[in-house]
Amino acid sequence: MNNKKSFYEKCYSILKKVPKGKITTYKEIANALGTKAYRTVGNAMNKNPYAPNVACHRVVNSNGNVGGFASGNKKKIEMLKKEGIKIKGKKIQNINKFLYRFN
DNA sequence: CGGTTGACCAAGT
DNA sequence: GACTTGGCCAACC
Repeated sequence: MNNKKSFYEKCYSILKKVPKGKITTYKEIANALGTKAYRTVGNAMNKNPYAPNVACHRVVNSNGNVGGFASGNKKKIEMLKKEGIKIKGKKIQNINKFLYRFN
């Protein structure tokens, strides 16, 4: 096993901890890793080599915006709605309620 | 090693 | 509420 994970891979590991029906933000992930590289987290999601394995659509912006999605941000919204997330246009409703926090 | 690239964030206008 | 600016940081070339 290779324990030397890139920052990207750490992001995927964190993301895997998020249960279905919950979401997280790029900032929260970066914070969980003890860094401020919010942008680098987004970069990791954009590459997302573990596409079906990692639910990259459960990551949103801190301000409640859905953010982006490699295959079309509309798809992302639809998937989130299916998981029970309330979305208005491109904005998450009650984000505080769905936001999952890492301990 | 220096410059570019972002699915970001916060504050200002 | 929409747009701009500056700051942040790892990966990539």
